[in-house]
Amino acid sequence: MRRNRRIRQSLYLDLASELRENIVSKKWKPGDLLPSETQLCRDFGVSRGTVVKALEVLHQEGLAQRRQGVGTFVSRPSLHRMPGFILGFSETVRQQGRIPTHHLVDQCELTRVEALQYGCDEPALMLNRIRLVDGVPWAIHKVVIPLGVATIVPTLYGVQSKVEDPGFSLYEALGDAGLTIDHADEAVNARLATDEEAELLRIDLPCAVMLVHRKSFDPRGRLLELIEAVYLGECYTYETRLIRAHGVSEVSGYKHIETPGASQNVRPAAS
Amino acid sequence: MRRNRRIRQSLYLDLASELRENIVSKKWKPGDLLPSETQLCRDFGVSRGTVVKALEVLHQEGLAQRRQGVGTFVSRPSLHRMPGFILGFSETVRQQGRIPTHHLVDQCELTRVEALQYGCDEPALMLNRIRLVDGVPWAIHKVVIPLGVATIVPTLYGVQSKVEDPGFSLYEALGDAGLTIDHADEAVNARLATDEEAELLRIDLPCAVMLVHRKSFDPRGRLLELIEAVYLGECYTYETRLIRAHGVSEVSGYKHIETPGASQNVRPAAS
DNA sequence: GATAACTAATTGACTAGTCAACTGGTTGTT
DNA sequence: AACAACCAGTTGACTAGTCAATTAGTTATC
Repeated sequence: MRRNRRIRQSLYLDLASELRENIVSKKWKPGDLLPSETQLCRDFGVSRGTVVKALEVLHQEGLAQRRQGVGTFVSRPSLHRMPGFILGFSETVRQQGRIPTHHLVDQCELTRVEALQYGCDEPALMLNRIRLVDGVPWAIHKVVIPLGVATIVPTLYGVQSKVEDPGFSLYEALGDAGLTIDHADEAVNARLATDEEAELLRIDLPCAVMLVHRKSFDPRGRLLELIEAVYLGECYTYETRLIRAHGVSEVSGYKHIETPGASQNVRPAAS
Repeated sequence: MRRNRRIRQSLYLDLASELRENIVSKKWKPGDLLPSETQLCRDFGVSRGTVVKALEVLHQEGLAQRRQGVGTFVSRPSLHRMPGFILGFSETVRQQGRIPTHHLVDQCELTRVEALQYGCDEPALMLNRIRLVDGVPWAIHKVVIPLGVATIVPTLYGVQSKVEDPGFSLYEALGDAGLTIDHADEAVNARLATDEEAELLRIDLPCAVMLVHRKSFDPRGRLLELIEAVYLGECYTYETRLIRAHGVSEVSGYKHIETPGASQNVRPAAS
């Protein structure tokens, strides 16, 4: 098999990319049957184990369905599924053909104790930014980055800092410094916007906002960044695919119900 | 290896369960190094490929971190992570030691055309329920179930219907009929509660609610159910773990930004 | 003391096979 | 026409091995 696409990658990822291309380019349409595993073995000159790994990648990406005794099918697309998903605000916006900018409201260093309030147990750098799409305020992002991380990202900390540059992208900066995000935990809920938020986002009250908390980790499980974001409720949709893990009913996402009482809107008991 | 736990399962799932138990029971603590693959081969009398599959299951569940050249570690827990996640409202609530009930507001059959409005292209059964936790209204659930699915679930459709029973659980009913959910797509956003919703949920306006849309599919990609849910914003937290898929920055969840204009709260342009 | 080279251990990737379970269609029988 | 048996093809699970890449620690060298 030709391995011209990536300079160096494993065979099964190469094969998965090859197959993925046929799916996203609509050469293979939803419902179509893919070549059988043994056929792919012959076509690409690899063993069956490698083919299976590639097909399992596609299955996990939601692009293919596997059925024992029958074959592997191209999945029907769902929602506004995008080919290749994204982590960051800038990338999300750019992908939709719009221009992400931001305005730095505040920047400071947190002591260990201050950072603990946000759930980070080291001294940290904090950025408070307003995110805009095509010039319109869209969200407020408070980012907390452990100093141990920030100091090894040249464009993030110190004299070379580019955080005030309107085109700055945090995930690009992290990626350029060799820091990759392995996984992230997010929690989302909704509440009314505060006066301060309404002013920053230039909206009229009352208005619903979405609160997104995120913690991102590297492959070793070290905290890379922590975000508290406030989005305009109706302009922002949070989409996820929950995938059943293995046989049992375990999925990659779940929900948590909190006790009421914090809200003045909730009546404490039924009448 | 003893295989007494499950009647019939694959070796690697058995092994994964065995290892998982050691993790969730805190016998192995976060940061601990698991036995090496070759050691597990000896301990359980299976080949290395099987051990690797089991460890990859744990990694995907977020319970273990793998590092080439070093070993496999127990992950540090994150957020309010629960041991074993859930799909349904009833299960979520019960898991937290509270009592889920519901009140059937409406029940009807939708024609194909009506169902299409919800994103289902067959005639369907629709249930409109208020969900309560310990007797307090918590959410409004509109469930749309294709008739082809509903008719093969005895407790869901026809004379044996148990949907009015306050202890009825939809996912239990589906599971009992042999219908398992393979994956689900969810979209979440926030808005202000309407007057009608405020009345049903017994809250004062203005109040923010979370809107959750879900489509659940079986392993063949057929639609099993479709939900439009309205939750009290501050009482409900939606949590997800985004996992980097394979080398590249692809994750199991993503976000979608919509064009504004629908909301009267958003000013169309910057001044 | 610092550095470089080496070593043992570990996971990552891959091969080439076996057998089992499942599916859809065909064939034969009643 | 209906039903059962069979069959070929597919994916699922598993084995037993190889070699590569990475890591942490040790040892030798300067």
